[in-house]
Amino acid sequence: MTDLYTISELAREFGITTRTIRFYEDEGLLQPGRKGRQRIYSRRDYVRLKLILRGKRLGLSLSEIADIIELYDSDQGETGQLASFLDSIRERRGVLKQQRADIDATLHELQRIERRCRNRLKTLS
Amino acid sequence: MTDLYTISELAREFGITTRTIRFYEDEGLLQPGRKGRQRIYSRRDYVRLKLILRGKRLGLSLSEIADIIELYDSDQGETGQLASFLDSIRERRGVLKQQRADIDATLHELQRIERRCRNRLKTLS
DNA sequence: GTTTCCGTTTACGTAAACGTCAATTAAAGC
DNA sequence: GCTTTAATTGACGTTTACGTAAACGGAAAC
Repeated sequence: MTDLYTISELAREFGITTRTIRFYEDEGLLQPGRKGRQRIYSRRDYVRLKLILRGKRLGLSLSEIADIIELYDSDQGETGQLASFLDSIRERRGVLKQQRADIDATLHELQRIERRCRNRLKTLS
Repeated sequence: MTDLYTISELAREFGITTRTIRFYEDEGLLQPGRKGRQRIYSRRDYVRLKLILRGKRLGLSLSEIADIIELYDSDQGETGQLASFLDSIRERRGVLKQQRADIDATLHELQRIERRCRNRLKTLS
């Protein structure tokens, strides 16, 4: 209701275990508040968790994901590091484009294989 | 020259260690021939290795990569399994498309961040 | 008031994907 | 023939990303 989540709510929603969520906190990827000893997750944590899982689907390690999240966060611009900041964005972009090329290549090959398979099905029926 | 490679040639060419190549063999991903005790890699192994590394860039595990290579190889079509074969292709395609969507989302966000950064640079100069 | 859920902390376990020796063997250069 | 140099096998070590179990706390259900 008020954009606050319990750990098991998050776990259910994203299909992961509470252990995993706590582990991400240990690694510094999440910083939930506390009500006594109990963790309370905000909308910000929710969004971060979504970013984490997206990174995982792309095969990134948690520390790489941490780097990316830092990119998202360090929006304040410490004026000194802007150039290297742009560099790391450029680097990320390069990796992503390579990955997209790999995906496209694989998709094409799958299509080729599938065509051959369907042809065989036809000649059999 | 005759499309044959030694293990260190492959390692150099792909920028990996010989240990890694042997490990892939242990996992059944490569099946080099032998000249005495020495491994000899054919063009087929070369292509497989390229597929393996592409899979790694996409964040696949070695066993997933093994599955895909099997897709490529099982071209003979054992007529019985054609349906489940097409199923697994469909599944692969689903994962790949999700991945491409993730990539595109990330690329857009990086672009947004970069724009903000460049604007800041402008206002500073 | 006690069982039953969540949730927490601590700690050890584990699978994957290699790295890193160490001990041998084989081949090639001179 | 002797010495580098490349390759092999075997074994143990390491990192990442969690799983799993134990022991405890608090709150709610009955």
